[in-house]
Amino acid sequence: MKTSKVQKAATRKRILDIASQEFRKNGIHATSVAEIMAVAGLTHGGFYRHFTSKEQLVAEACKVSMESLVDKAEVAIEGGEESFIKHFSDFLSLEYHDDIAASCAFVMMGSELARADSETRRAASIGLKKWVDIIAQREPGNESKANKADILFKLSTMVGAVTMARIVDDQALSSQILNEARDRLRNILADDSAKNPLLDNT
Amino acid sequence: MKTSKVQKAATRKRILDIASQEFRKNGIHATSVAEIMAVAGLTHGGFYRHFTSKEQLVAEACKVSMESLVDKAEVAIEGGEESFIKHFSDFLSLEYHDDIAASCAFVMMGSELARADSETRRAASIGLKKWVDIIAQREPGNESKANKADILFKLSTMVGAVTMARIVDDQALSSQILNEARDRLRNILADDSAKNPLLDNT
DNA sequence: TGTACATCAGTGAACGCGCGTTCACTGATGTAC
DNA sequence: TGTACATCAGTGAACGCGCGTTCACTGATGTAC
Repeated sequence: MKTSKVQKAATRKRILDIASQEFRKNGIHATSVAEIMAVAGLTHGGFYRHFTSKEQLVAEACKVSMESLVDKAEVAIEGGEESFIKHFSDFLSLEYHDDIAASCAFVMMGSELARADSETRRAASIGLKKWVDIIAQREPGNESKANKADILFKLSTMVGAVTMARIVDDQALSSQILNEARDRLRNILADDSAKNPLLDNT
Repeated sequence: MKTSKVQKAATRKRILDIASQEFRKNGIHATSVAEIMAVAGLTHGGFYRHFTSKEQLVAEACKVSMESLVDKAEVAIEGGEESFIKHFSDFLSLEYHDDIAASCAFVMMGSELARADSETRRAASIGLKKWVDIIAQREPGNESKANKADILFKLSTMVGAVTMARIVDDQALSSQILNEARDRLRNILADDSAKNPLLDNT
């Protein structure tokens, strides 16, 4: 039962998209090839017509996750000031957690990515750089080193806060972690806001 | 070949200490019971004389990791101002990475802890609260909510920065992430320093 | 204090299971004439 | 355009392997007399 080339490409993309979601949802180690194929409506044997190993799938799925993360930021930025602030504010909320923070590979697979093979970590590095660049491009012309460094700091804080909030088994503490991060990225760094309005209140 | 009660307690502690290290080093899923027992110089069969399941070991090892994290902070604080600053500065360095950041369960097992069972997450929550409290107690009398919230924010940033720095496959970017976090926790928040000198330069 | 017996920490083989991967097979698709 | 053959996407059984866990066994320890 051979399928057409178009079909094959579509199947490959489907496997990749599902893998990207499942790895983030349940973790890399805890997600099996068979599980991904089953969600894709296929049997596990066909997997190796598309990928040489699970390792390769992890690396490519990491790329997909990064692209989706950057795309969401880009869409939020294109939506204007309010949309941008809402996006990053939602990232740091329990309410929209599953929609936005769950799309972040750094949060959802953080400690597993640090131990992943070089291709996967390379994809993560490139993704992070793009994430920073997209946000820096928000103010055309201000792609200075200082501005990018500022964004890098803020993303570190966001990833850390959501990571900790997700670990903690105490909703009050979770909320406090997220609220502190959100408020401080808005207010304490307010003196930067003229040149760098990320997460700023204006 | 039964051993004495004292010996049994010592063996249990040894398994627990090794598990705490191995889980942080290689991840929870990637570390097997047999591996831990082998490092402890034992065969895997005896494991169940001490623990009812791997899950229970994970929870107890998480407690141990948290205690060691808090203890290290406490020792650093007892060493005075300079020692305290050095401790948290080293946490955010590549150089002393294996010594200090590797001891942090939030960094080393972050995404796995978020999916762990309730006992494990409970241990992590209690650990985080203790971590905050110990640092707050640095200035006797200033255990205000605001001060604790401030510390919570800084710890989130530190955990996020080290998590990201470890993922990234580009040493320049890793250094930049850590340096930004270190400098900003020192300088940008300097106006807080009178009431909260964590990571401050004075 | 000395003897007899029960306990149980640790061993190492074995259990069922799910993993990543391979493979013979199928039949629709693509290609050559 | 029609026919004959090669290709290969997807199937599902099977592979070896390591996992968490169980178990019969051992012999030193703890306990009862």
